[in-house]
Amino acid sequence: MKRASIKDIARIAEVSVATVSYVLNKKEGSRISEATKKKIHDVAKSINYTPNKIAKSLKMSKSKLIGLIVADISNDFYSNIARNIEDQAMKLGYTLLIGSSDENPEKFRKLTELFSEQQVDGMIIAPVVDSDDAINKLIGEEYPIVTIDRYLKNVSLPGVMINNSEISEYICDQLVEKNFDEIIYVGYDTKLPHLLDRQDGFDKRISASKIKSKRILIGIHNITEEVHSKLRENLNLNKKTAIYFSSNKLGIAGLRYLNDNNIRVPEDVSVIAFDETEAYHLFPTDIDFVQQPLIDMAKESVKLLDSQINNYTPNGKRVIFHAKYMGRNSVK
Amino acid sequence: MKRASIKDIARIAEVSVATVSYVLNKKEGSRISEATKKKIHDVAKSINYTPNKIAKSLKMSKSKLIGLIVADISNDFYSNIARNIEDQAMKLGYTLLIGSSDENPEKFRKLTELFSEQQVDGMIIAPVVDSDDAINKLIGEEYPIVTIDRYLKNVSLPGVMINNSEISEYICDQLVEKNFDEIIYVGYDTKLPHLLDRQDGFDKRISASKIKSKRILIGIHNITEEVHSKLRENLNLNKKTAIYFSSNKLGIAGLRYLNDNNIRVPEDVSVIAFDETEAYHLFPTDIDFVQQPLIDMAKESVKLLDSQINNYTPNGKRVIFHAKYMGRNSVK
DNA sequence: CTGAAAGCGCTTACAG
DNA sequence: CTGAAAGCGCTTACAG
Repeated sequence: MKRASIKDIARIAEVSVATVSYVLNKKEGSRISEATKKKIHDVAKSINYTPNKIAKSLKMSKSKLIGLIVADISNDFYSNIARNIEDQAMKLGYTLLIGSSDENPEKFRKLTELFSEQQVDGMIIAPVVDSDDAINKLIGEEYPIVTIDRYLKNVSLPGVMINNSEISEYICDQLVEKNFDEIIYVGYDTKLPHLLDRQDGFDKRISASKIKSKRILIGIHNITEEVHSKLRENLNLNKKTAIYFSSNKLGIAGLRYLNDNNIRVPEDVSVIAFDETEAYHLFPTDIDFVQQPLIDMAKESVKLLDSQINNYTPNGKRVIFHAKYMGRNSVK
Repeated sequence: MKRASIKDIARIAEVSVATVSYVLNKKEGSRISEATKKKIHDVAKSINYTPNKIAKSLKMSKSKLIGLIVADISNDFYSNIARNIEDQAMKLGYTLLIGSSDENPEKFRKLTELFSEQQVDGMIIAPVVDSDDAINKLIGEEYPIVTIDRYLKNVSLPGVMINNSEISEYICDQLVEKNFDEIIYVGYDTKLPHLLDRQDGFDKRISASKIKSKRILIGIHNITEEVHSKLRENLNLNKKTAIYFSSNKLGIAGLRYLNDNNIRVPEDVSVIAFDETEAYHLFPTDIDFVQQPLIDMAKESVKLLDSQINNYTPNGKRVIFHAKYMGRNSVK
C-alpha cells in the first residue's frame, strides 16, 4: 500500500516538488506554463496520486478533522445530531471523529485527550457530570470547543442548546390548564444543568398552581427497569393523572410500561414526552412531544466551531433554540 | 493554541529530542539513566506536553484511524453497529471516522477518497449499489477494507454478515406452517445482494409451499409513504394474512400503518419484522423479530480489519453470523 | 548512556 | 516561469 507522493510526480514529470505542489493546489497564479501544468496533472493521474492529508496537516497545523463527543452514539437523539453535524461538517471540509462518553467523566477525558492528540481542529461536545477539569484544560489551551445539547454551569463556552426551562414551563402550563389531579415529572437523578433546567421550569409552574405533583428521578444506568418499577409504585389510575417524560429514553421506557400493563393513553393517563422518535408513532396513541430543532442546532454548532477555529475568541456566545410542543392525542 | 513539542522538552531538559522520544515511548531498554528519565517526565508535565499523533502518523505510516462508512448513521441499525465498532476500535487503539453514504455511490466514493486521503489505516464499509468501482480502486491499492452487513457480488472482500437467505427461509417456514391464506413479503426494490438473499430465501420456501404470496417492493427514498400506500393497496383483511417486513425501517413504517388504521396484530394480521428496535416494544403487541448479533458482528469486523491492517491478505474470509428468530406475540 | 542526522510528505517564502 | 531549501513534530538506525 505504498502510495505515490508529489516527489514521485516531480521525478517523473521532471519538475520540482514545489512546482507540483503549486499546480496541484492551484496556487500558481499564472506563473506556470500550461504545458508543465498538463504534464503534472497527467503524471498524477497515471500513477494514481492521492494527496497525503497527514503531511499537509503537519505542515499547516490544520487537520480538517473535528471531534464529536456525545453520551452514546447509539442513542437516537445523538445519532440524529451526529448525522446533521456530519453533513454540515462535510460542507465545510471537515471530517468527523466520533466518540461516546457513556456519561463517564474518565471516558470523556480520555476522548478529549485522544482527539486532541489526533490534532482535531476543534470539538463539539456534550459535557458529562464532573467533566469540568477536562474541559478547563482544553480551554486553557484555547482549544476550539462548542457544546451541544448540554452546557456547563461555571464555564462559559460557545454552544447551542434549547430553552429547557421555558419549554418545561410551557408544558407544565398546558397540563395545569387541564386540571389533572396529579402531574408526574419523570426525569433523571443528575446534576446536568440542562436537565435540571427542565425540572426547574416544571417545578416553578407547578408550585404556582394548586395541582399536586410527584417527581420520579431515575439513575442513568437501568433506565427501563427503574422507570417501570417507579411507575408501578407511583402511578395511581384512580386519579386523573398526567406524566411528563423529560427525555426520549424516559419516554420510550415509560410508554413501554404503559403498553405492557394495558394502561390506555389518554383514557387512563395523559402523557407528554421529550424529543422525537419513530418509536412514539408505534404507540397506539399519537404521543404529544417536545421537538428540538436538531438540524438547525447541528448546523449552528458546526458554524460556531468553524468560527472558533478560524478566529478563537474566549467566552463565545451560546445560541438558544426554541423547542416546540407538538400536540397530538395523548393528553386529555 | 501553540502546543509544546518534544523539541521544547529537549531544550528545557537539556537532552536530545531522540532521548525524549525514547523515554516518552518507553523504548529506552534500560539505557537511559533514571535521573534523565525523571527530568524528561517532569518537564513534559510542567509544559503540559501532549504528543502530536499527526507527526507520528506521518513518520510511522500508521494513523491509528479507521473509517466507517454506513448508509446513514442516524438509522438505528447503523448507529448501534457504529457504537459497538467504536468500543472495539478503541480497545485496539483506533479512533473512528464516520461517514454516511445515503445509498449514493458518488457520496460513497467521495467518502472512500476522503478517508483514504486522511490516511485511515483501514475502512469498515457497508457498500452501496454501484460502488464496485470505488471499492475496486481501494482493492487495487491493497487498502485494508472489511464489509459489514452487506457484501458485494463480484468482489471477494473480508467481511461480516448474517445468513440472510437461511433466516428468511426459516421465517417463511414458520409462517407456512400456520396456514395463512396469504403471506406478504415487504422488501426493497434494490440490487443489494444481502437484501436479495432475504428475498430469495423467502421465495424459495414459499414457492415450495402451496401458500399464496405477494411481494411489496419499496424504493429507498420515501419508505414510510410507499409502505403505507402499498399496504393500503395490497392488504386484504378478509384473508388470514401474514406480513414479513425485511428491515427495521420497513417494519417501523408498516407497524405505523397498521397502528394508524386500527389494524390489530395478530388478530387482523400477523407480523414478523427484521432487526431489533425499541420502537417495536411500543406497539400494542410484542412483535416477532429477527435479531442480528450486532455486538459480535461489530467486534469481528474490527478484528478482521485489524488483522488486514497488520497483515494484508487479498480475498479475506467472510464471517457469517446466525440471525435469531425471536418469537413474540405477533403471529397467530 | 546519549546525540546528530535523516526522513515521513507536504507548503511556501525566497531567490533567481 | 521554476527550484532549492527550510521546516512542521515525530522515530530510529547508527555512531560514539
